[in-house]
Amino acid sequence: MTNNGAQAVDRAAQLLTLVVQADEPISFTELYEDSGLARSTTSRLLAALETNHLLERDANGAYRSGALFALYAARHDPWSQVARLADSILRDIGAETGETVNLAIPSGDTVVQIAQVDSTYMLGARDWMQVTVPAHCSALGKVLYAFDALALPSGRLEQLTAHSLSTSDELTSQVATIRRVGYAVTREELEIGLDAAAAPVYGSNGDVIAALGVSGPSTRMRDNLDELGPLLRKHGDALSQLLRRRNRTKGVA
Amino acid sequence: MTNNGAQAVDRAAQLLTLVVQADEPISFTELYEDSGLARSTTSRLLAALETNHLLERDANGAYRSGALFALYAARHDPWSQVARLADSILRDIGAETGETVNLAIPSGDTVVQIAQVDSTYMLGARDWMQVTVPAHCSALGKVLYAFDALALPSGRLEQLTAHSLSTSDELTSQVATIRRVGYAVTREELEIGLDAAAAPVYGSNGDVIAALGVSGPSTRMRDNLDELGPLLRKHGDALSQLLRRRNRTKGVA
DNA sequence: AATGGAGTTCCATATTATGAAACAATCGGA
DNA sequence: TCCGATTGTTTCATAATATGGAACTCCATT
Repeated sequence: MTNNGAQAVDRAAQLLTLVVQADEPISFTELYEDSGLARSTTSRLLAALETNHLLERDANGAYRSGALFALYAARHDPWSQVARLADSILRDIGAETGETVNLAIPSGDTVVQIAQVDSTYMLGARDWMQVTVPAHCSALGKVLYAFDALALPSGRLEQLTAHSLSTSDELTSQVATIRRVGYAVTREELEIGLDAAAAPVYGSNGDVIAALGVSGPSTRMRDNLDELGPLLRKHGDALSQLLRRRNRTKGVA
Repeated sequence: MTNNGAQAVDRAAQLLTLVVQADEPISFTELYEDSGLARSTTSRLLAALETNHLLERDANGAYRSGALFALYAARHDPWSQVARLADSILRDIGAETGETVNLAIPSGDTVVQIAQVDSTYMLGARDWMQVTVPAHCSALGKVLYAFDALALPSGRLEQLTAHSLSTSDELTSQVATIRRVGYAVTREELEIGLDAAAAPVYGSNGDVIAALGVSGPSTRMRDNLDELGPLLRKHGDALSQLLRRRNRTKGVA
């Protein structure tokens, strides 16, 4: 075993990580069993984490994240933290596709971008960070409708181009396919010459909380949408995995 | 020096706490100097915290809170974390006064309770957690107006009792006093027989983000408002202190 | 009353964390 | 361009600590 002079810190951090990732109270015994450490070592390290406000115990003695985590969370918008966690994944997608990558969340009945990686091409999608668009015209929006993160609209829909969906029946029809294949696409529905694909991102309790998408000129995108969809689904799953609670009863797939 | 078998963990946690409390990038040298540890020890412990996703380094090598904090914050509402951090302070005020204690934040143009400790008396203020009241009728609301957390209303104001403020001029007049003394009071302005006091809570960047208040029957409260105000200001300062960024340039008063 | 489980404390000792010194890289001033 | 100072990293002898098995405490169940 190599010694980098921080074994105790590594072990304590391992226990801490189990608690933060579980995101619900976790017993001493569960931590002892999952960590593989001796009982006395586990007890001592947990006591140190508690003393330093990284963990605390509930009324039943189970452990949960401590005040230092609460302090950090009190000062930071959850969505910007999701964007931060997603950053390397967005960059990977950008590197793989060269196109503009976005992460978006539902807000009321619209879609809001919370992170973007710009295209490496000179002809690329604009900065959508401050732009609100009709959800049914975007791949990101279609995903959020399909996975119940946005309520489906009714009646006639605003058409931004001749290719836009025009009725809620058209949208409802696509929703079933999107749920089945696990991604959505738009072909010049938001703007002539602009195509996009998007896939869902699940939060810690299994609901879809965001959509991960790529957009770019139809001339480059059109023939690749059938590959982009699965790629985005894969990366959406990876981000979902980061956000998912991890403990024994639910497992890490 | 007593040995509880966790000195390395305590030291690592001390460094981690400096970074999380600073809430902006902090250099190796600053951490080394503030911690009192040897350079090599500081370097090794920071590397271990980085490896375990508790810290990360920015492009300039400065340290900031790591992905585990981002994960926690991504999953938790900031306001509920503020309430959690405030919990022991609310309980202290409840113990000292016996009255109902509330923590409230601005939401749009109203006041929303985010935490409450109930009165120990049988005659106590109701559970306000789900109730929206006109801000100008509550001590909490007056504090949020006075410290720019809520925009001052104009024109005539809704009067819930004969004692309620009826014009924005009346409110504006009180605002100057509230700013000067550091707390607000209401005397049967929300409901006949109900008095209250409140003081501001500052967030990490110096703005008022919440108000901390006590309410109860006028028969018990009326003669004590001049003591409750300063008490709430003191506890509001303590909570502000918990939330404030702490680093060298700003100091910890 | 006995037993088993959850969790804590003790302490001999094996192992690790420590910090001074050396080193490397960078920056600013002359 | 050179030099000194500063920032940060790595090495390694050794002092100090973290370890884990055993014993213990407390509690719930039979």
